[in-house]
This record gives sequence, C-alpha cells and structure tokens, in this order.
Amino acid sequence: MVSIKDVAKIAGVSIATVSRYLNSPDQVRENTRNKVEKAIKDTGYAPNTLARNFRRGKTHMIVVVVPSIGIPFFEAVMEGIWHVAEEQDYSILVRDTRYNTVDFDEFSKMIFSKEADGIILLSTLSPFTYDEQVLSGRKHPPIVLSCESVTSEMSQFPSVRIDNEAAAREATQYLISLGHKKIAFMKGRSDSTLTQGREQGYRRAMSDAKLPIEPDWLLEGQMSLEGARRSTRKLLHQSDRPTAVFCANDEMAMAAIHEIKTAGLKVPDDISIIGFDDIRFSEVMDPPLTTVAQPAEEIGERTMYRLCRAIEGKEIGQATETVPHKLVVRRSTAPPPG
Amino acid sequence: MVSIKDVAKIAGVSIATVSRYLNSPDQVRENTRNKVEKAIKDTGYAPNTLARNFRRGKTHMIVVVVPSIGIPFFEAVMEGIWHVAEEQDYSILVRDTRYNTVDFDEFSKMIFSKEADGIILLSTLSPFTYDEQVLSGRKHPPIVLSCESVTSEMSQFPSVRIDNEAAAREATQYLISLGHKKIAFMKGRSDSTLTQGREQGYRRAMSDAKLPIEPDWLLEGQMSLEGARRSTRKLLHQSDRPTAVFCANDEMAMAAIHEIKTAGLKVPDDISIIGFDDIRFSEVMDPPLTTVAQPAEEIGERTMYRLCRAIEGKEIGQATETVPHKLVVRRSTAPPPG
DNA sequence: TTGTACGCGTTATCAG
DNA sequence: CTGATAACGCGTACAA
Repeated sequence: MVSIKDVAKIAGVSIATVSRYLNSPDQVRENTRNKVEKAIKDTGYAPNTLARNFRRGKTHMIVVVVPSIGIPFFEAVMEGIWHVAEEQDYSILVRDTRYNTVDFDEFSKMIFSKEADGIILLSTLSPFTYDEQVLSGRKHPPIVLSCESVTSEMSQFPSVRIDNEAAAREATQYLISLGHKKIAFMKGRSDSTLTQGREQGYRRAMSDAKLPIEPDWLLEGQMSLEGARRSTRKLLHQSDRPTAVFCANDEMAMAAIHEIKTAGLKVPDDISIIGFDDIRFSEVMDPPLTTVAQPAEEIGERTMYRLCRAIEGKEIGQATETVPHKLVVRRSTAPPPG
Repeated sequence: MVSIKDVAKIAGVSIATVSRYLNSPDQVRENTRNKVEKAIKDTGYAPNTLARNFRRGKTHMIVVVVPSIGIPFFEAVMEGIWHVAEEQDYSILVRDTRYNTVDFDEFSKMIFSKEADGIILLSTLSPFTYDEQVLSGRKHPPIVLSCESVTSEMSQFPSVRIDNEAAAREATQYLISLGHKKIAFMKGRSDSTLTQGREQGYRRAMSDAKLPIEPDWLLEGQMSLEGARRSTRKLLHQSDRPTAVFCANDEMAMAAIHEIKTAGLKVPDDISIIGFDDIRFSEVMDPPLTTVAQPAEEIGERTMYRLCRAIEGKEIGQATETVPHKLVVRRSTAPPPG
C-alpha cells in the first residue's frame, strides 16, 4: 500500500509538502507541485481516508435511523437528505431498526466514539429511552428528528415534520363532510408515535363531529401490506361495517382497496378509502388514492440541513419545524352509499 | 474527550491493559478487569472508532452502488445484504448513481483509500469503464456484482444473478403459448445491461416462434412509473396494437395497467401484461400481476456472503453464480381477445 | 516556500 | 498477566 511517504520520496520532497499539495495546493510552488503531481500519478497514490479521518477527528458520515427501509415514503425523504448530504460532502449510513425501539445511549455512543458525525432519526419508535444524566451538563450530540410526532421526552431535539394531528383531522373531516358517519382508522403499530399523532387527529375530528368510534373501527395494519390485508378482511366481516377507512399510510390503503375489491365491493361506491403520504404509487392505484401529501423531499432536505448546522455547532433556531401538508383528493373517496 | 489514557490512569493500569480488556478480556485478571471496568463506567469512555479503524486498517464498511434507491426490488435485495452484513459486523453505505454510468477507478480508489472494505455493484449501468492497466498485475479490489447481466468487460468479477435472458424468454414464451402474436416489450433505460439481457430473451422467444417484432413494440419505460405511463399511452394509439406487453419490471407493469384501464380497456381481456421481479405490490395490483419472480433476498445474501470471502482474501469459487427465477402466473395474463 | 518533528488514540510486539 | 513502546498515515506548528 502506497502512502504519503512513498510519494514524497519519489517526488523528492518531504511528506509535509505532499500533504500541503493535497490540502492547500496554492501554498506549493508550481514547480514542486508538478513533481508531486507526477509522483501521485505514477504511484497511484490515494490518501488513506482512515488516517485522514482519524487525524481530523471527523467521520464525514451521518447515520439515518429508520424503522424499516423499503417504505416508499421514507425513500422520498432520504432523497432529500441525500441531496444536501452530497452537497455537504457527507456519506449516509442507513440503520434499519426493524421496528424496534431504539436506545438513545446507543446513538449517543455512536457520536461519542466517532462512528458518525450526526444522526437523523426518521420516524423512530417510542419509547425512545435515554439516560437523563448522560445529557445533563453536556451538549446534545447532533441529532435531528424527522417525520416524528414529537413526544415530550424528545421535545428537546430539533425536529422537522408535518402536523400529523392536524393533517389527520382534516382528512377525517373531509370524509365527514362527504356524509360518512362510520369511519374506521387503520393505524400502524400502536407503539409508533407517528401513527399516534394521526390517531389523535382522527379521534378529534370524530368527537368534534359528535360521531362515535366503535372499538372495532380501530384497525392494526402494521404499516404493511400483509397486516393491512388481514385487518381489512376482518373489517369486512363486521355486521355494521364502516363506510370509510382512513389509513395511516398509502401502502395500507393500497392493501385495503385490494381486499375490498376482492370481496366484491367497490371503492369508493361501497367504501371510501383515504391514505397518508402520497407515495408515487398512489396516483396509479385503482382507483387513484385520495391521500394526505407530505413534502417528503423538502422534509429530508431541511432535516439534513439542520443536522449540518448542529454538527457545526451553530445555533439551529426553533426546535421543531413544521412543514405544510396537503389533502390530495383523487377518486377513492365519495359519499357513502344510499 | 476521554481517551484510553485517561481510563488507564484512573484505573491505575497501563493503556495496554485497557486495550486488552477491550479486545480480549479473558487475558486480564479478574481483579484488574474490575478496576478497568469501573474506570470506563466512571469516565463514560468509548473507544475512538476512527483511531481503531486507522490502526486496524479496516473500515468495516461496505458500499452498495445502486442506479437509484426507492426501487422496491432492490430494497428486497438490500434486505438480504443487510442480514449478512449485520451478522458479519459490516455497515452498509448506499451510493445512488442516479442512473449514471459509474467509473471503475472511482470505486477502485474507494477501496484503495480505505473508504470501504468492499463494494457491491447492484445492477450498475454499462459501460462500466475502467483502466485495464490499473487492474493488471494487481489483485482486483473486493467487488461483487449483483443482479447484473454480465457484460464481457466485467465478466472477471464475481457475480450473483438470475439468468435474465432465460427468464425473459420463458415469460415471452408463456405469452406466446397463450396465443399472443403481437407482443411488445417495455425496456428500462437502453443503456442498462440488466434490461438488455431481458430484451435478448424476448427477442429470442419471438424469433424462435417465428414472430416478427415491430419497431413500435419496443417501448422505453425508463424503469419508472412516469416513463412507463408515457410509453403506454403511445402504444395505445398504435393502429395495430399489440395484445400483450412484457415489462422489464413490475413498476412499469403497474403503470401500464393503469394507463390501459384509464383508456377504457381491460387487463387481461384486451391486453395482457407481464412484469418482472415480483415486488411486494404485485400481488395487490388489479389485476394481480403475472411476473417473473427473483429470489431477491437470497441474491442479496449470497452477494454479501461472497463479498465477505473476497475481503478475507479467500477463494470465491466460480465467478458467476446463477440463482433460479420462477414465473408467477397471476391474473394479468390471458389469451388474446377474439 | 519547504522540511523537521511531534501528536492524534489504538493495537501489537515483546520483555518482564 | 502486565507494562513499555513502536508503529499506523497524516496534518501542522515551528524552524529553516
């Protein structure tokens, strides 16, 4: 393995000069510069990143923690994260928690031990446990929350998200305005704070409209195709079946539509479906899905941007940043039958 | 920042002992061990990963290069990669090329400069340029190809994939066996070797059956929803419209179905559609999609496994490893109308 | 403008 | 079983 020493020897200069050539070429005389350049070419030298990072004390790496990869909406957010990461010369490491609760200390340690310069928690599950003591007195390590309906325990961290509760309320209200009275809510895993916010919004809209919520109307969709199919089938067997289902994400909505059609019913004629996220598949579903759109890429960009500032130790303004959502009405919703 | 020195001082031992405690605790006497343990707890010490990697000369990082993230099939492959990466204690860095051609030297350099211990090229675009000279004499850096229909230039690298050509031929033959004669093929980007293999299979099946291929039947779907929708709309305007479309991936098939139905036609009654990959959404499409299934997770696992062996410098057996595909017949295919 | 020499935090070698 | 000490490759004061 060729190191800076070899280059120096071949170029007939000191390692300091080679180092300077690499990091501030303008401080090297043209003549010398050429010699070094040639030596680098000849040897095929590439600076050892490990040594360099070690010396500089920076990883140039940021970790994005997601409950699961392969969720179309998160990819869209990651797209945004990537944009600014690339621009700021950071690499992205994705950590999939497989829907498990995460431990703050684990991430704290990652920063501490220089595994990463910063961390983005993308819709991480609660309870997000951490040791108060670790934090007290010390500055928070650079951590930014994204797409999270912030729980009190984490409210101290900077965060970027939509107002999940308001968005869910609007979606439910839209259903109500269409004339629906029996509206089910398909949540993700019950321990996800993200879906908790959405559930709150749903409950709020229902109670505001003085509409009751039957226990049977709270469906566990697990945020997955499979889970949503199962619980939709159960729903269809109910005697007094809801006329609309509000799903906490589009993937579950897709599964719900499939099961409803498979059962010989029609969407939206028999049952209206509304989703959440506006993933790219929503538009080509049959029927095209009414859903709550989140500005995924923008969320990613803002999140990463704030993380960069946090890493640089600059102030990061208001702790939690709310971006706008939007109800996108397509054709999976209609007035209830009859 | 607390270092091993501080711990040593507090524990009243040498740094060597602390290091030993960390790396081979059984070589430390229990008494000493306890002292060190306590010192670590008290100081909150965490070994500096940067220094450790530097010293060991290992990154514990492997880079996965994909043309684009957010492709459901690749996620499934990544799932497999992750499994063994986790087990082998590697971190995964994802590099999105945005469908650009990649430069071998760039990756060669990544290994060389210790940015990563190994590289997985997941369906990377050709031409994959590299400098013959760089390689000659030297061992290949640890690189494994995955989901690639290997072009000659890269045949020297280990690789894991299905037989794209055979799979595509079977799919086309299935359509032919159903009675179709006018069969279109929707390819991805024309510079993707992956879709080239599939196109070959399609052509082969057609010519074997003595069926002509009209130039209009070669559709550019860009592997994307948008691209596929556009080219499907064009297809529907053709005077002598095909009765079946074989799409190089499921996402394009999904878009094609959507456009066909939007135009008032029926799948499979008017046009049969067949996809490729068997992503998780295929089953809930309307109609459920007939497609060529790839064992995505297995591909990922095998790929990563081979990379590990390559990194360890062990022999890696046959250069290219072919895993089985399977035609999954659902309901998007039927005999042609009339 | 260039070179010398030291230090970064670990691990590894070798003596004790 | 433990302790000195030498690397690892690079960046950077400081001296020339």
